[in-house]
Amino acid sequence: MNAPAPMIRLTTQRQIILEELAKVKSHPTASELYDMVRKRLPRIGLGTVYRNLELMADNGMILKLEVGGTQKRFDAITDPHYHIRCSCCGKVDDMELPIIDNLVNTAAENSSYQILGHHVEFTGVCPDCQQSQGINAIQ
Amino acid sequence: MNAPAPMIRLTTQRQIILEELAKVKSHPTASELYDMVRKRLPRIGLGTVYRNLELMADNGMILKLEVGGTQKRFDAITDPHYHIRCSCCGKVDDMELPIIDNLVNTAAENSSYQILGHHVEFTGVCPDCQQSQGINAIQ
DNA sequence: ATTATGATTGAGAATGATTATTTAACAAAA
DNA sequence: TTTTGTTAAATAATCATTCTCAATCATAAT
Repeated sequence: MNAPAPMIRLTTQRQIILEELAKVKSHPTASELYDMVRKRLPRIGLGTVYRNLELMADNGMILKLEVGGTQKRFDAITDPHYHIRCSCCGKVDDMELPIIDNLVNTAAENSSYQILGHHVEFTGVCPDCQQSQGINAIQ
Repeated sequence: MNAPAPMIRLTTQRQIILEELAKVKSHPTASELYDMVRKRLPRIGLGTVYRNLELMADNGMILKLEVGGTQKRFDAITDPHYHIRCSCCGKVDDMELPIIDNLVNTAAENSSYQILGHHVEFTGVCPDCQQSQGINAIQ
């Protein structure tokens, strides 16, 4: 789990997974990605997508987001940034907020843990859901 | 999912789940709690534990932590506070850091979401794992 | 007290996400 | 070209969680 991550070869499958992930601004789940990739590689297996997402995340080529909700999500943009998750539909978007480096320092001073990183996740209602809620909320 | 949460009756099962959760400073998973509760109520079902944790979280009686890792964790302390998760053993501890109220304001200004809250999760290596890693790391 | 009504339970089946296993195809090295 | 190791696909297995349902319990009305 803590090995320095071995270099991996960029096979057709890996390249296409990477391309499809980079293509979208959303943060697809493994099975969403599976559906996207299958349009170009109809015979690819779901297991292959999982395995390679995991591998590429270990290599720092992509980001694995362990955000709330049941499924993990992936991100081709590896610069650290915060996320917001719609508590209504589960969608995850990037948050346009600078990373607070100071948080890690403050944390290190207040904890006996060896701090490795941090992650901020906002919850809220996305514009789409605000609209449909407005309709339903008349009661 | 967004209803104002109906009042619930405090059954024996619910009370004992609540008591066992309040008893520990850790943030047990549903099945850890199941094991704890079963010592006092040997015939309780795992489904009952899941069902009632969910209900009590909806009622704000407890906190459901959607932190990283595969399992959800629960917390009897409902004041908002931050957490740190050991990336080695998965343990979750409280973080002795004041909540940054300002974050929500800043977020609201920079997003089209209607912000409901936020949650900060640090990752790091806990003291226990630092020790055992020290041993393993000689290579 | 008796009965009706709905809430809650325990047991286990079902589901959904993920990981592991097996066998086959493939690529690089010898 | 045989050998060796890497990667893939298919599928089985696992894990956490949710669902279903008959049985039980609590409460209020008779």
